[in-house]
Amino acid sequence: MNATGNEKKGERPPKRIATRDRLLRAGGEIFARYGFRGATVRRIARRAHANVASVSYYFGDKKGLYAAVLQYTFSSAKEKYPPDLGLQQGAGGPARLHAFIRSFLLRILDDGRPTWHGKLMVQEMADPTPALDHIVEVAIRPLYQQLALIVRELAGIGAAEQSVHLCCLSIMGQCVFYLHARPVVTRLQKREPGAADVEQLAEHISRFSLLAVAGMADGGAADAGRNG
Amino acid sequence: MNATGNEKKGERPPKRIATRDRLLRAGGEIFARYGFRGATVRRIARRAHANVASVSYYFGDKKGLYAAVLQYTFSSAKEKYPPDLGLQQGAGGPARLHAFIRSFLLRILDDGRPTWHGKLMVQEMADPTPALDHIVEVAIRPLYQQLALIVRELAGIGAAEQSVHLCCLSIMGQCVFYLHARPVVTRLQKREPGAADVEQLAEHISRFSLLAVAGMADGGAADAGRNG
DNA sequence: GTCAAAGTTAAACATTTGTTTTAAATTTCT
DNA sequence: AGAAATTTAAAACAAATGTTTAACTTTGAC
Repeated sequence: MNATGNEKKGERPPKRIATRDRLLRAGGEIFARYGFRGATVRRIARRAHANVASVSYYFGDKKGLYAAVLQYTFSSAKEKYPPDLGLQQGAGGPARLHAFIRSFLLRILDDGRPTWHGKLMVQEMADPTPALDHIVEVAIRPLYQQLALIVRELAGIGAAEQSVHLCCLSIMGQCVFYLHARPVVTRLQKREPGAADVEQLAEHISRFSLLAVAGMADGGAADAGRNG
Repeated sequence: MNATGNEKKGERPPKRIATRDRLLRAGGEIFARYGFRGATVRRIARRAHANVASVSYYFGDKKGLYAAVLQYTFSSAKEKYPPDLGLQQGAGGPARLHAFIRSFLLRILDDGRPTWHGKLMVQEMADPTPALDHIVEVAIRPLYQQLALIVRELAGIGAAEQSVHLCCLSIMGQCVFYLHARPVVTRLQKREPGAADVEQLAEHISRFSLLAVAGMADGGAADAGRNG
């Protein structure tokens, strides 16, 4: 009998669900690094010091494990990265934009703490699984709307929705690029962009984006802002 | 005997290299869509109306076919997308930035003409093969340096190299995002971003980036440009 | 201590995929 | 036309991978 189905209640408080837990953690690590297709159940099992069959035993199949990993990282991320991104609510638009970008970058670039959640999101962007629809709704769209709120404030009341939308994508695009195209960035600047660069990167992207959004608010034409 | 080695010269003008050609074209299509790992030789052979073994016969193995496809698309792209991006050399910075971005987007987003080259580049960014080093040097870095030239002009003479570098990555990141994260973008805006949107997109990204770069030239601080 | 359920393990199975083999078909050249 | 080289096709092979099976061990209650 399978352990995935809970018979009646928690009538049997399992003392050693250690294996299931190790599989979840190993799955998070491997899926985040190689994506759903690139990850193999054997590798995950090995990393978890478990047998291959345990994946099937606890989660039905690879897809089941993946779904469980997603859910697991969702709840972890929600408590680790609170919605307010750890900054006072009363802060101004520029500060909130910077905090958003910095938090976003930390989630996907930081090597230290488990950043599986952010990396899994980016993996789904690049090579979607059937889980993408759900992921967009519960994880990506909320993030996007939070960003849209900030941008809308920065762009002023008269900003067109379409313009706000495109600005949000521009900002997310800049952030995601450093994870997505890391091999290329490394070669272009002949230096591995480490976690130490995140602060500088966040600084640049917020400044870059702030100038752009603010400029649009001023009704920036194609040649606006030039006074050389 | 294999057909990959050219015996002495072009002494035997082959009348029917049709199969080899079809394999190259099918390979470009499939590799561009699924990446090196995701593409299967069987699928490529089927698309080319050829036998599976023909891949091995003409190119040695899958890696050989991939290398040939890269070289093939390089030369195609070079004549199809001239280095000056089809705009008069005397044009100003803003116009050249717009032309660069528009051309870049067309290369990776246009569905019509074969855009394998651009898509292959992005695939290599996301999931590199041993060919990446070569690709960066012959295809990506020249593009990057061309962009850097434009940005340097827009940012003015006093711009720090590091700042120019980060701006270039910001611009490339915005462009690549639409191919890389297309599934997410589609869901966020609930509409498939088609080739028709490229013009609008190019317009947005150039304006966004121009404002940002120009703002930096003015010594834009974190809260520069706001006068609401 | 016994026993059934839960958990674990090694092995087998089925499928996919890259590659090779072998022979047949086709083309090329004399 | 006929021999030699080239090209194509079907099948076999080997390795990787998701999944299942069946035996074995541990756990916890009686």
